[in-house]
Amino acid sequence: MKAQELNSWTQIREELLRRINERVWHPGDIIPGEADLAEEFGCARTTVNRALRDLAESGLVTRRRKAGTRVAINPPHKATLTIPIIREEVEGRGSIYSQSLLKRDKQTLPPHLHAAFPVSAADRLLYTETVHFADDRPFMFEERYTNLEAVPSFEAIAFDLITPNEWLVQNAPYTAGDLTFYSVNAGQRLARLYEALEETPLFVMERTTFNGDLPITHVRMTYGPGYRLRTRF
Amino acid sequence: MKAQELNSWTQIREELLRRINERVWHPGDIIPGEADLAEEFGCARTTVNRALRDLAESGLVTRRRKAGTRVAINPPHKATLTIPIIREEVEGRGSIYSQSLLKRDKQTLPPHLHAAFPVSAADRLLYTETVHFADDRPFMFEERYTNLEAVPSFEAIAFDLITPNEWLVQNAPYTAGDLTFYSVNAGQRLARLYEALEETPLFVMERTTFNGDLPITHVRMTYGPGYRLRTRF
DNA sequence: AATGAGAATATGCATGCACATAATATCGTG
DNA sequence: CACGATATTATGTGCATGCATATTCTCATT
Repeated sequence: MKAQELNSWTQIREELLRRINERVWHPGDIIPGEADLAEEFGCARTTVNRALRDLAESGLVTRRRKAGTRVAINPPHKATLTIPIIREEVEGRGSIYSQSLLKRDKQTLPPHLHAAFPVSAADRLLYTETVHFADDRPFMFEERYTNLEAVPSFEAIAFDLITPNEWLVQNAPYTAGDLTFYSVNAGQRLARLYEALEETPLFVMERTTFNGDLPITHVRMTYGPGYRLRTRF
Repeated sequence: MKAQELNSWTQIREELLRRINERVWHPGDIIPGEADLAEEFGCARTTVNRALRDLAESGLVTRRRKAGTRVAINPPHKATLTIPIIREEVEGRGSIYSQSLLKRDKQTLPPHLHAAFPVSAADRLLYTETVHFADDRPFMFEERYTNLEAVPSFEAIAFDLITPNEWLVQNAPYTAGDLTFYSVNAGQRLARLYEALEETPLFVMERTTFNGDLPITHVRMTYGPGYRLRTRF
């Protein structure tokens, strides 16, 4: 039955996937070792390893040295979320992008952000407030705290041609970050901006980025009514 | 300066990352070929390849055969979002999980879902409504349409011991899916469930899964007030 | 029976080599 | 000079091998 040899690692991955999906191997089962599979498929162990590593990355199998490889019991739903640059998101919808800087202040960090954005009170922070438009209609409202200790040259930038976000993406490398999504009511101010009721539910994305232990920027993005974040997996 | 040899692929990745972050190589630049780097680091080309592949996966460099490897210009913010099983999410917070099946009906698909969940009207659909509790407090409200043509045995399951979701995850393999996040007001019914005002903003996650072209299930999960979805990158 | 040292084993990683594949560069021919 | 065949080149992949490392298993010692 397994007469033909499978020698490309993608082919092997597909075959393994088939066996998992068709319950040849049941969830929780331990599957044959790399060496055995390599012999069965007529390929090198390295090749089987590549396939198994790929399956492990997507969470379909769990691997532990010596313990072997098992079919995951509750394969987690993993989705890779690509956070677009706001300009590209708007233009991707076929709209004209524009933006307007509402405020630009040196401020201290409000207390409720201390946990998410650990800068000492003494640090110099630049607060910027930007509205992003799609076809001249407000699309997203951005409130950002940027750590000038980490990015001194940020202070001198005029954000008429480039947005704070784009400047940071291109000039302030980060090594780690944190993304949070939640839901709020518009409230007085955003209701006026979006020409909606104060009770209108809005979608919020908060992002904090770090370079090593150094906090770079914290941004809250509150999207207009009806916004949906979507991804495929 | 580069006296010490780097021989593990993670070390090499870190060194390459450093050069990218510290602008030794600028965005858009072409970087030395695998063979050159291998010689410089005193390791095998395979090892450099592994490091570069990893960087390419995370989007920091783009690679094309013959053309070489370039530092990405706008490194995309990519985050992998792990959607947990609701039971594990609740138990991970140190709470006791429980659930209650409110409704179980054969229904036709409401019109507004036709785009997201392409089953013909004739298909048999099972609608289930479940409340998930954390320490006996409502945590999430789930409305699900399941395609019985795709998963016939789903009809016979009693969901007292296992949730519809867990059963499906374990018994109905999927090959693709779609995730959407947005924001709604609680409305009359959910306000009563969560003992909150009708205007309370709630976080919604919708998921559709497919096996090939065959739609499996569509679920809308409306979380309780204050819920935040969080991920690191 | 409890415990701890060491053997066994499955995966993880590095290497050197060969060949495949895609894209580009070059050069000869008309 | 235009154009297409061909060489060149950088990445992609497969293989055989050896060693590293994490776990588990076994068995002897107490």
